[in-house]
Amino acid sequence: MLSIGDLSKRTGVKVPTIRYYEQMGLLSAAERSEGNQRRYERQDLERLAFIRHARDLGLDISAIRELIALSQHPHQPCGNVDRIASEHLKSVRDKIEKLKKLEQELERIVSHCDGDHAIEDCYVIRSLSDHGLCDGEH
Amino acid sequence: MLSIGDLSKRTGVKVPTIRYYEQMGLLSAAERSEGNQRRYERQDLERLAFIRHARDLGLDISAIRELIALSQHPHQPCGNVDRIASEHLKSVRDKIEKLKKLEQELERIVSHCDGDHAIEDCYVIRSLSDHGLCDGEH
DNA sequence: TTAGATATCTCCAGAAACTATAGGTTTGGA
DNA sequence: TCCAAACCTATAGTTTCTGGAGATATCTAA
Repeated sequence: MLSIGDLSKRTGVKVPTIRYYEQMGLLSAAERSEGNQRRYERQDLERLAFIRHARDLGLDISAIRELIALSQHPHQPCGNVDRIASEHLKSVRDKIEKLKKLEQELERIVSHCDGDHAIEDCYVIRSLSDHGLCDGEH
Repeated sequence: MLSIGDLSKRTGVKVPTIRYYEQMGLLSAAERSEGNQRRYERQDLERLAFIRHARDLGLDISAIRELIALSQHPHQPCGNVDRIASEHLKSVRDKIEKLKKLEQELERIVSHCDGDHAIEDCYVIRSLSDHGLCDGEH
C-alpha cells in the first residue's frame, strides 16, 4: 500500500494534482487508512501513469475520462479510441504548424537586432508594432 | 475618436479583452465621453495592434508590459528587447521539439489501430497505459 | 423630437488544470 | 514517547481571457 506521497514520487505527479484528479473523477476514490489517509495499490499507480502519460501527450481531462470509460467496456470495438487519438494528432500537427511560423518570424525579428542600438531604431519593437513588416500571416 | 467597439473591429480584439488589457496596465486608461464611455485615438490603435501582435506570437502579458516600458525609453540601447525576443524564440523551439515527439508517438498509436477490433486489444489504450511502449522520452 | 435599437458601462462569475496556503491530524522513526 | 514530516480538508489564487446581468449612453429613423 502506497501513500499519496509515494505515488507522487513514483509518477512525478504532484500530491495536490493527484487529489485534483480524484476530484475530477479520473482516479476513483482511494481506500483510506484508519487515520483517513489515502492508500493506493499497484492498479492506482498504473492508472495514474496512464493519466500522466495522456496529459503529457496533450489530451485534456475530458478526453482522458472518455478513454478510461471506453477502456472499461473492453468488448466494444475501439473505433472511438482511434477517433480520439486521431483528432488529437490533428491538433498536435496544427500546433506545430503555428509554432513554426512563429519561430520563423521571431528568428527574423531577432536577427535584425544586434542589441546595441537605440530602442527607437529597434526592429523588434518596430515589427511588433507594424504587422506589415511580417512575411506571412498569423 | 474611436469607441471601444470601433477599436475592437479594427484590431480584431474583443471588447471585454480591451478592457482587460486596460486593467492589466497594457493600455493606459482611455479618455471618456460625457457619458463615461471610452474614446480612443490613433495612438491607442497602434498600441493595441502591438499588443495583439505580441500575443499572437505567444508573448505573455508581463513580457509585453516589459517591452512597452522599454519602448518608452527610446534612447536606451535595445539589449533587453533583444533578450526578451530571444528567450521567447528559445521557448518556442522547445515547444516545437516536444510536440514533434508527441506527433510521432500519436502517429504510431493511430497506425496500429484500425478501429475495428475490441478495446482489450487496442494499441492506443495499451500504449497509453504502458509508457515503456513509447519510442522516446517526453 | 422622440422612440427604439444598439452599444457601452461596471461588476461578477466561469473556464482549465492545476498550485498554494491555512489550520489541523496522523504517521513513522529515534 | 516525542517530534518532524507527511497528510487531511477547504478555500483561494494563477493566467488570459470570455460571458452575463442590469443599468446607462448614443445613434438612427420616423
